[in-house]
Formats: sequence, structure tokens, C-alpha cells
Amino acid sequence: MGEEVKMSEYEGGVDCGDEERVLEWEAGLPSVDDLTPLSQPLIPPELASAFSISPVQYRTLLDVNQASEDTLSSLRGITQSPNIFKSLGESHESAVVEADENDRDGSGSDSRKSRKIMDCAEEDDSALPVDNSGDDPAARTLKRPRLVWTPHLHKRFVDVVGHLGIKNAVPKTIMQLMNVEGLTRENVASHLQKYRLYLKRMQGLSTEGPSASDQLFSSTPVPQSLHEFSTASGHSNGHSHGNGHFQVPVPIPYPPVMPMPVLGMTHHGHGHMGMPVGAPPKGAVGYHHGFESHHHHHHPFNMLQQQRDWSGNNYGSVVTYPHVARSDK
DNA sequence: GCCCCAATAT
DNA sequence: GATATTGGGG
Repeated sequence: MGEEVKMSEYEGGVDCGDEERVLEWEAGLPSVDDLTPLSQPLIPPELASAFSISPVQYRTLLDVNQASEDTLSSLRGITQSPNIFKSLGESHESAVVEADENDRDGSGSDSRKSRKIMDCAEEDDSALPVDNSGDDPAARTLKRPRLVWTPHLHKRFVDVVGHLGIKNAVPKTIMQLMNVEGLTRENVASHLQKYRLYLKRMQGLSTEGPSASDQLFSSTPVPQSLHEFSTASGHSNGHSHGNGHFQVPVPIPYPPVMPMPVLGMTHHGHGHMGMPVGAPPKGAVGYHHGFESHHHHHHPFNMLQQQRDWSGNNYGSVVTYPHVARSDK
């Protein structure tokens, strides 16, 4: 499995104006519950035990989280055209209503009102008609539309980063493990940079929740393995497994994700989702550098702030559609 | 070449 | 505002 993937050429430079093309690379992930836990038996037991992969507590929180993700995980038949970049003139609507309030009890809150959109997700993401079996230099050269870090994508990102450990989580590796078609190293690097800032900011405030501006980031729990400067790829999931012999990055059995291009509409007419987020005083947070070099002071941060579980909410769900209502049927 | 980070551009 | 790109340093 080292199949390199290519995408068809993306229409280049016709109207290379200042027009901003935003694509959303939505993961056509089947069932989120499936993808989430890395505790899947797909990982060799040896490795699993070696790294002591923890299947726990991912769920409860994510559960809520995914209820919303679930919501917008839809997409269908854009496979018609191999040209994923420009094949998005189609009508794919995903208007979603938010899932009102969730109970603050993150434990067994199953009150998910996962509502599906009409379009069901096709699960043929593994059978993508990526017919470019050759090489397509254009795909690598031409300018691509901006990547939209959808909650799903971000989730994958965090998953990978979390399981790599701070030390091994470098753009290239992350990119490879994420296994998302068309994702570039730059994409990841940029996101990673921002993510690191987020993590650092979080460390500054041990008791406060994430700021309201951290929608994307705060929506995904930070893997515990990320909190330390573990020298190896080990996971400190509550087990003092100091000896990390293997530095082999655990391959994550993610199915390939097909990017779903979506013309970004420059309108988001909504300020807040009606969240009374008591925005913590942000601003005078002292950053320092080397958060993985020295600085021997770290607590197990538990940023599972459920007092305001915007954890799973409705951003992104506001994928309104310009006009096309339903040319389909 | 890859990585990191701050700054700047789009 | 979210990403992309760039530039300087390792």
C-alpha cells in the first residue's frame, strides 16, 4: 500500500483573478464511530500494547461531537467526474439545523438527534474512480483552492497527531497518515502551526475553556498523548510506559478520504450560534517558546469543558446553498 | 530538503 | 477570518 494518489488536473488559470475558490474536502467517511477509535483491531496487538493505545474517553465526548458531524457528512455522486476540483458546480445541499442544546452531562448523553440530510453519504469512498493511474504533474503544480478544514478533517488530523505524539507529528508524516487525497504538506503545516498555538494557549489557561474563537479546535478533544514532550512515539495514556522502543509511526487504518470540493460562499450570516460562551480574557497570555524543549511543568490538562458543550454543535452545518435547491429529482 | 515560527498576503 | 505563502533560522 503505497499507492500514490493523484487527482485530475484542476482547471488552471482561466480566470485567475482574485476570486477565491474554496473547496471543502469533506470526508465521505462511512460511520464516524468506525473511524474514530484507533483502538480498532487493525492495529497489530504488539504495537497496540507497546504504545498502549487507549480506546477510552474518546467516545463520550466525541459522541456529542459527531452527532453534529454526522449531520453534515453527506455527499453523493460527485464521483461522476474525476475532476474533483472543478466538479463542484453541483447541487449538494446540506442545510442543517442545529441540534439545540445538549445536556451538560457528558457521561451518558445519548440524546443525539442526528438528523440526516436527504443525501446519504455514499460509502464508495474506497472505490473512488480516481482513474489517473499515471502521474499528473498538473495536480501538483497548479494552484488548488483553499482547503477547508472541516470538523471531519480536523478530527482526522488530531487523531493522527495525537497518535504520533508531539515528537513525530511533523507535517509530512501527518499528511501521509491522514491519507487524504490531495492534502499537501503545506496544508498540514499551516494547520499544524495554528493547532500548536492553540494547544499552547490552552496550557496557559488550565481551568478556563477555550476561547470562543477556537471553534474548530475546541470541538475536538485533544489527545492526552499530545500534552507532553514524549521523546518517543509513546503514549502516556495513564500508563507509565516510559520505554518507547519503537519509533515506528503507527499506521492508522483510515480509509482514503475523498475531498469534496465545494464552492465557498462568502456569506455566513451568523455571528454566534447563540452560545453564551464566557469568553476568557484572551490577550495577555504569555507565550513562550520551546514547549517541547524545556519547561518542566505540566499538568494533565483536561480541557473537557462540558459546562458549555459546544463540543458538538453546529458550525459548518450552516452550509447554506446559494440557489440550487435540488436539481436532483 | 524538511521543520519551525512569525509575519504577511490572499 | 481562515488559509496560504514567504522568509529567516536550524
